[in-house]
Amino acid sequence: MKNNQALNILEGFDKKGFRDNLIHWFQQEQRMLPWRKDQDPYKVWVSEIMLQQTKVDTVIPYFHHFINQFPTPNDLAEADEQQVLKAWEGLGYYSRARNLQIAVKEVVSSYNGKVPDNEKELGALKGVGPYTRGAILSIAYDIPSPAVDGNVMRVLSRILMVEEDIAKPAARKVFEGLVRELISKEDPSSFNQGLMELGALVCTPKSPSCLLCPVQSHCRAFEEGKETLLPIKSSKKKQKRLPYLTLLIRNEAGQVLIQKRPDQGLLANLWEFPMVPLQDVDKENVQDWFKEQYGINISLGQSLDHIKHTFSHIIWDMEVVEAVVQNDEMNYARAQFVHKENLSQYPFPVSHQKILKHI
DNA sequence: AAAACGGGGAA
DNA sequence: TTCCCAGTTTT
Repeated sequence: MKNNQALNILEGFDKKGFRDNLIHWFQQEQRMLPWRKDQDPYKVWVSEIMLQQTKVDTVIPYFHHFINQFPTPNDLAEADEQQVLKAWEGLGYYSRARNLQIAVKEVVSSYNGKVPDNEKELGALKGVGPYTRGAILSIAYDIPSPAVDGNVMRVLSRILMVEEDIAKPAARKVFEGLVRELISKEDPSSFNQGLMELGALVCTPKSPSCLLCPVQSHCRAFEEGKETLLPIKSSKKKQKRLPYLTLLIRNEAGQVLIQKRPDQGLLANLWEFPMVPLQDVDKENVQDWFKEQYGINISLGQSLDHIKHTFSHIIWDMEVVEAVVQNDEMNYARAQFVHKENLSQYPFPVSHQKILKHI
């Protein structure tokens, strides 16, 4: 069964010339990154998960620390989930960390600790989708397999003048078909990484450096001066923000009240300071609402406005208020009082880490 | 097919 | 302050 759409797009395209230029450029110009020091499939895996939706510069320190703390699949499989989340603290998209540990446990129990080297087993692991599967197969095992991320879609949409809307889920399949036809069988690792590296260093979203591009002579968009018009991408709607009152509650012993978030959804299993949804609760009724929910009486104190304006791009608009406990017969299982010296053991989202600094 | 899922950095 | 970025899971 042939891929007719890919063959149609690639008609008249110098595949070998493009491939050779790209691979040669990558081998000359690639950045030396911590996960490029060897081909350890586990390290490739960890790096690819961290790099999802996350910039290289952000990932580097996390990668060092994570591999240092969990050097092998066995170490990660045996770790406490809270410990793994703590190592992921600040990186965002925390289900990546939880799914990675679930998948690594599967690798240890079903595959004797060896990361699978085939599409079927690899793709069945939690958190390993089509992109990560292809990245691991090609980079760790030198197996020709498409690894289509946003960089690849941008680069190929320009080179080949593909006008698919890359915001649509269906677009990825088109680019995978193209990569299957283009990919080097001799060095699929350098081909896939070269495509992504080109997108990161040269063929950037806003103002691509076409004059420095190693495959400029193969680029249909450059030829027509349309490189900045591609890729086509429909805009998504922005998430709405909700107002919350965040409570910094202390008891007589000077301990602070924190709670573990639910094990599903936003920031699952991370910790936070109790928050009152001001959309549902009037500010005058905060004490009553809190008594209802938590079983303890509090009295509100100073409002910490200097913390409030340090947040800018989080899901909720937070206003922080200090409070003290008047009696503590708590009936809220996920919350507990903790000495401030021990707060650093718990994984917090970045927004709440900022509050932590002011305690 | 579309929405949920964080946070950093550019505009 | 808002907008952009872009893999996998869930709905």
